[in-house]
Order: sequence, then C-alpha cells, then structure tokens
Amino acid sequence: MSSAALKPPETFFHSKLFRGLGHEELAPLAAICQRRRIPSGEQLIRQYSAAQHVYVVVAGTLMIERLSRSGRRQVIAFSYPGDYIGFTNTEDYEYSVVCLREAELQVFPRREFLTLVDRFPTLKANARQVGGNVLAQTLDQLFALGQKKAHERLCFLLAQIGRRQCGAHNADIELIMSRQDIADYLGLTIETVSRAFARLKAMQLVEIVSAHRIRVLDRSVLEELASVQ
Amino acid sequence: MSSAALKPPETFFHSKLFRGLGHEELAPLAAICQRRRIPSGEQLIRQYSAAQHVYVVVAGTLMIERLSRSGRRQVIAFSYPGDYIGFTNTEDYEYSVVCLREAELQVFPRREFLTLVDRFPTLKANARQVGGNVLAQTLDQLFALGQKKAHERLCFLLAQIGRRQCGAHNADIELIMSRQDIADYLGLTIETVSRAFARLKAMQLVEIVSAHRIRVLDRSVLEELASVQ
DNA sequence: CGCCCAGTTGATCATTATCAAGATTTGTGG
DNA sequence: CCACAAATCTTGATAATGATCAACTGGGCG
Repeated sequence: MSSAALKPPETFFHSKLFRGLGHEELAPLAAICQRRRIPSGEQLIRQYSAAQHVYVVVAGTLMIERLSRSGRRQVIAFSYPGDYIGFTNTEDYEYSVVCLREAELQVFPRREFLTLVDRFPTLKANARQVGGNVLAQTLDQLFALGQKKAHERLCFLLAQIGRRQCGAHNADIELIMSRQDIADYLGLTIETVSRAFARLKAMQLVEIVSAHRIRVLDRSVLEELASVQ
Repeated sequence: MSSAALKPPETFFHSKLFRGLGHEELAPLAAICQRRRIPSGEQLIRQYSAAQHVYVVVAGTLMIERLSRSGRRQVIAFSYPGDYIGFTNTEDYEYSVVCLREAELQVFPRREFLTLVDRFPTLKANARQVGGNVLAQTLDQLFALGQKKAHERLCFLLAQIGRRQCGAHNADIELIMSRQDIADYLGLTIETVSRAFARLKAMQLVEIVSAHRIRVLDRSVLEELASVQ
C-alpha cells in the first residue's frame, strides 16, 4: 500500500468521478488517496461493517452482494474499472464486496473524501451523477427481476457487461463471474441460467465460445430483449 | 397553491429531511416552498420529464412507477407522509409518480433546494441520510424480488406498510393501492397476489377484514417471512 | 335493481426449481 | 506436460411455483 501522492494524476482519469478536474482539485485528492491491491477471492468490504472508505476501481473486477440470515444471497452489482464502491450515505455498509479478478483500487478515507466533495463543485457534480447512476442501475435491475423472463434477464446482464467493456474489442463478452454469481444476480438458479444460455444460442443471438466467453451475434435483438425502457 | 412562507414551521416537522433544523434554516426553506394539492388518480411526475422540483409528502399516498416501451410496469415505491419525492441526481426523472389518495405536498424548486442543502450542514446530513434510505429501500425490494416466493414478497410489503403507518393504531393495515399495483410492485400477477393473501390467511398470519384492510394476527412470523436481512 | 369493476377462485399451461447424472474445465502434483 | 481430482457447468427428468384463461362473487353507484 503506497501513497498515490507521488503518482501522476493520469491514474485518476479512469473514473467519471474525476472528470474535468484540474490540478488544484486532483492534488488534495491524491494527498488522501492510497492504493490497494486485492487478490482474487478476497473480501474488500464486510456487510454491516462501518463505512470508513470510498474506493475507485482502477483494474480488476469485484462483486457487490448481500446475504440474509436465511443464507440467501442477492448479487447487487459487478464493478469494473472506473466504478466507485462504498459511497454509501448510511453509517454502515449494507453489502459485502468481494474480488472476482485481482483488482487494484484507489482508497479514500470517507470523511476526508466527502469534505473535498463539498469543497469542489465539479467533484460534487460528478459525485452526484455517479451516485445517481447507482440508483438508476439498481432500478434497472429491479425492473429486470420484476418483469422479465429468465432469458431476458440474461440478455440484460450481457448487454450491461457489453456496454461496460466496450472500450475493449466489441465482439466478445468475457464473463468473469461464475454461473452461481449470475444466478444470484438475476434471481434464478444456475440450471436456469445454463438453459437461458442454451436458449440464446438456439435463437442464434450468441455463440458460447466457452463458459466464460460469449460472442454476441445479434446485438440489436439482444438489446431489445434486455431493454428496461 | 399558496406560499408556505406564511405557514407556521411546524408543517416541516413531518419529514426526517427537516429534523433538527432551527429557524435560520427553516425560514429560507419556507421562502422557496410552495404547497400543492393533488387529487387521487392524478399524475405528479411524468417519466423522462425534466427534474425541476423536489417534493415532500405532507398528507395522502402516492405511487412511484416505471413503464417500459413494451408496456410492462414496475412499481418502485409507495410514498407516505414524511417521504420526499423527486430527489434524483440525474437531469430527468426516471419514473412517474401518481397519486393514490388525495395528497398534499411541499414543493421546492430543485436547484434552490440543493443550494440550501449545500449551505446548511444539518440539512445536508439529513438529505444524505434520506437519499441513503431510498437506495437501501430499493435494495430491500431487489432482494425480495430476487430471492423470495410470492407469499413472502407479500409479507415484505405488508411489513413495510405496517412500519410506515405504525404511528396510527398498530392492528390493521390499510392497503390504499389496488391488487394490480401490489402485483406490479412485487413482480407478480393479481391472481398470484390474491392467492398469496389466501395463503397468509390459511396460515393464520392475517385476517382479511376487507380487500383493502388487513389485520395482522402474528406480527413476528410475518416479519420473519418478510425479512431481507 | 342491476350493472360494472375489483377481487377471488378454479382449471390448465408455462416457466422455473429441484434432483440427478454426465460433461467440461480448472487446478495440482508428479 | 500430462494425469488425475475437484469443481464448475450442462443436460435430462420431474416437481413446484406462478401465469394465463375463464368463471364467479360481492360491493359501490347510477
């Protein structure tokens, strides 16, 4: 864990949170920023623990999930580079965060970070927008779970991941998470997820290169089935 | 629509948003606050319209919903006195709001309201908490839709309404919304909702006084089935 | 009074879950 | 690098749950 104060500010450019900021804003941010590397499989945030930090994903993939006493699990989101994590308004985190693929994160003490958010209008506007995106994304997922069939929900996830990693080549979708993770994200079982993949393949919407690599053959139909609008 | 500037500040006390505020904070709030009465059935917010106002419910009940192009509907929340509405971080509302029971609202111009939020730390803390509650509530609903069976989802709604109106007598739950509204909130059909009621009755958890009045007979079991923790 | 609408109940169908078996991938040690 | 074990994923058969279609009930209101 080394201070990022010595790092060039370009490392901040990965997130919407820091878009349009000048050196006078980035410098104090860098001053309170630390770096953290999380190996795959490790937990970053434990549900119900005190919310002391805000994170920005620089590299890797993480999964946000919620467990109930009865042992049921709801996956809330998959986090990619540029996403922020832990920006809750409550005292405690209401979810756990685990690392799916070795990740690198920027770590900010929550209180100091919020102070800077208050001080810099651009940062504040960004934070508000990013916070709004989280709610919007959750509402999308809510719509998918409430109104869509299994194969439509899977399209919803594929389209979402496709949009996220469109910076890469736009042909293949890489599924870092397991079938169980997908099932718990979509409110299904692994068997139903597997059959939903088979169905999309039969519909010639996708080609299943491997269990974790999906080639989209008809993006427009995929988007149509995925649409929550 | 009359300005609330002339009204006594007690009318503000209904919402968490205004808890702990002194006169120096309430006065400028009152200065930008207007009152609005909405008749039952009328629309307060149209999906995708520009987010220009923030509302606080003083009386009545409203329903927040989202419609897709394909005609499917997801009900997102039912709003009771003390709740705020429209406090989005995006440019446009991503949902519609309709009135279920004649409502009275405080109306604040969004921009001016946010300026005051910035100026007053207590108000800011309150706004943050309330905003956090919305996300928390949406995550609860997400868990219910993803992980729970029909009768458990119904318990989730009943427990939620029970908590909201517990200021009243704690015996009966009044359901202002229709069975279709409940169905679209829980991601079910009206028939399944009806059968879920019958099941809870058979389990002796509730008594169905009338279609819109439910007597809870065993709160602890109801809460257990409703629990998302 | 009788219509209309919301809600309920019943019969049947479709979808998803569960249980079980096989296939494939991944990880590990030789 | 291969072989084997373990874990993950897929597929099949069956059961449970919820959706759909249809008929019926009951309360509110002209």
